[in-house]
Amino acid sequence: MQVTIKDIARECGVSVATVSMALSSKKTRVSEKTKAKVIEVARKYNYQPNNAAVSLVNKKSKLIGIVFNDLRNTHISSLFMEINNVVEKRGYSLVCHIIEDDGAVECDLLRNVGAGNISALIWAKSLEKYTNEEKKKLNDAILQLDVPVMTMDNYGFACEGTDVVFDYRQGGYIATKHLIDYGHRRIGCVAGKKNYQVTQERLEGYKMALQEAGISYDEKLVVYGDYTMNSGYMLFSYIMGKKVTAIFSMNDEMAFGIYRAARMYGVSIPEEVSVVGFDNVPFADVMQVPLTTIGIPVEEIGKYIGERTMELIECTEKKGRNVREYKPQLLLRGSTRKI
Amino acid sequence: MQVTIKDIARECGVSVATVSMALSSKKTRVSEKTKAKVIEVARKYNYQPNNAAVSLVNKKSKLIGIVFNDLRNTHISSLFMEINNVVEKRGYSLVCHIIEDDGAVECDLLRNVGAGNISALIWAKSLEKYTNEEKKKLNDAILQLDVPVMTMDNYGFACEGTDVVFDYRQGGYIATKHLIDYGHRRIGCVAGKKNYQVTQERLEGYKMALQEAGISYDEKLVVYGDYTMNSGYMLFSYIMGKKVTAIFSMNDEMAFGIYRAARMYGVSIPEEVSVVGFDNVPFADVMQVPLTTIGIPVEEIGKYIGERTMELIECTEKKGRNVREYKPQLLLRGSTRKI
DNA sequence: TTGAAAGCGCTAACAA
DNA sequence: TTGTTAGCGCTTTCAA
Repeated sequence: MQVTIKDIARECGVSVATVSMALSSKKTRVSEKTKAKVIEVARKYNYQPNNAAVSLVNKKSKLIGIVFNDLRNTHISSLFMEINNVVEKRGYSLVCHIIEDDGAVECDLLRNVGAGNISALIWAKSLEKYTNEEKKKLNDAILQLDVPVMTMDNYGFACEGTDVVFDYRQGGYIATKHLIDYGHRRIGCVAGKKNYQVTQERLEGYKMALQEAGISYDEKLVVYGDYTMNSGYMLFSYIMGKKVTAIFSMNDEMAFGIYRAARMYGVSIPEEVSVVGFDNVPFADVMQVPLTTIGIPVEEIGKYIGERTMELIECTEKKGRNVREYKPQLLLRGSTRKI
Repeated sequence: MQVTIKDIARECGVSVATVSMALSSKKTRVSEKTKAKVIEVARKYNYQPNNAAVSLVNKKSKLIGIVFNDLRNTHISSLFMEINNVVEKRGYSLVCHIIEDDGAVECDLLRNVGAGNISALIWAKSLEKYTNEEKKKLNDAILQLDVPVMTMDNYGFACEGTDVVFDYRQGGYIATKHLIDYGHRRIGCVAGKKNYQVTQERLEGYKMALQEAGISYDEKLVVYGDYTMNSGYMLFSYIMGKKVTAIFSMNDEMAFGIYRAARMYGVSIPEEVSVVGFDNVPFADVMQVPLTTIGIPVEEIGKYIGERTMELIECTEKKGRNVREYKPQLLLRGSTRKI
């Protein structure tokens, strides 16, 4: 059985209120002597306040909820580590909720999250194309949580927090433009899940670059995967069948799948086909032919999310909702060539 | 403000006890009619029990602590996902604690974890070579938690739970033996952090295989990194300077760093040097020259940990401490060749 | 400077 | 079948 404030009070011959105050970091009206005694005894018994009791009375816990799709993607796990690093230093812990892609489940999840007595929520899950009704339900569920919410996309939540967005459109544009600059005209696009907002944005960038170069958009050259390596692997033969000379892969993982398939089919990169990825995961630079890709400043983003979350929790004055945008960067490596 | 049991009681014209019972899944002594009414009202207001209150009275929460070093390693994040998948289905959430390598911090962390009101702890952090005093301190801290603890190594904790171990020694042996079978005699070893138990075990396996083949052990051929890609990259030139014809890398990440360095120095794998990794992360199979490596059944392990944790939480009869061991497997791919 | 007491939301023993 | 009540461990008025 854990030692409680009561045990300490008894041993020190004071009341529980005094112990509570002595142990509190707030301005104390307790005499130095009593305080020292209390602290000593507390240490002796290795006293730890019971979090459930503390949060029951304070209506705040040291827990921050975080929701995401898949941690196996290095890109997400790096983000996670960065965020954790910031909040853990301040005594907070992340409570994980992993969610498959399905709007219905999200609200269930949120009931669960809401019951968890968290002080803030980090919604790092990809935004999907919701119907208006789904949107409303989700927003209601979020509002009922009554805590600040950080999102990794523009969810349009009406609560306090920040939409941390990345300019995926610009990323898609830069990637495609780079291929065009290298003389490619038939550029395949291995897209991610169709219903993700981030997929649509990258696609818009792709189209923009094409249009700007006077290349007509051909939807046959766009094929949808699910952002996993395996889907890149599976889609390779289709896209090559379309006689493309270059591929814009919407993330690095799928590009790796493409690499693997290319090896299998004896197609060499970049001689026979150029490939551009997206994310710049650490492995991108390991391959024999390092992957040209679009960089995302994950460390910076993670750090910001962590700090902003803490600010939202600890500052009393309300800050409303704001947006913070990050920009893409082309990382030129070996997987693309001029034709 | 969240709806409480009291609000529902008022609206239904019954007492809070009745509401509590009606909403509980246990055998209920509440009339069907009252129960239906209560459930209806609860749903109407989207009632969620306050976890802090529930765990304060039950002395149990729906939280499971998990401790690890680095999530960026695909190997760890896969494990994490598997565990989460099992426990989330049962209504539990994982609370993350990431810890750098430092015994001193571990106990601090544990105070924090202990305050967190968790129902079980999963200690997925690498075991280090502790002094006896450190060991005792850690064990005491763990015991004070008074919850079942799963570990990913043989920590020798005295509490209820399971040591889930992997036969790293055998893995190191198989990897090295494979290289020896291929005719290699000068086999370099790119090891992980020296103070990790798992490093020492792999090293023992390496030595065993060498000895069995009558090759004398040369400590100059062993060099220590930190299990990151970058350390593999940095150590490559040293190990090649020792005129080895093959390298046993203690994990895939470092092997990838070796790949990268090899490319830089114009050394070809496996023509000029054979490489064996360890872990079998998904990327191992993407490279132009796919990595021969040692497989670990991560999915199986993760699933077991999740299920065993739930069993420990939910079963009332005490089960003591047991050990579960998993075995390595050689995955022969393209990065090794006969000489 | 300290203590008594109320109360956070919930559960469970005991009474009715 | 239902209500009353005590209490989980803590914080915070209010009174001494």
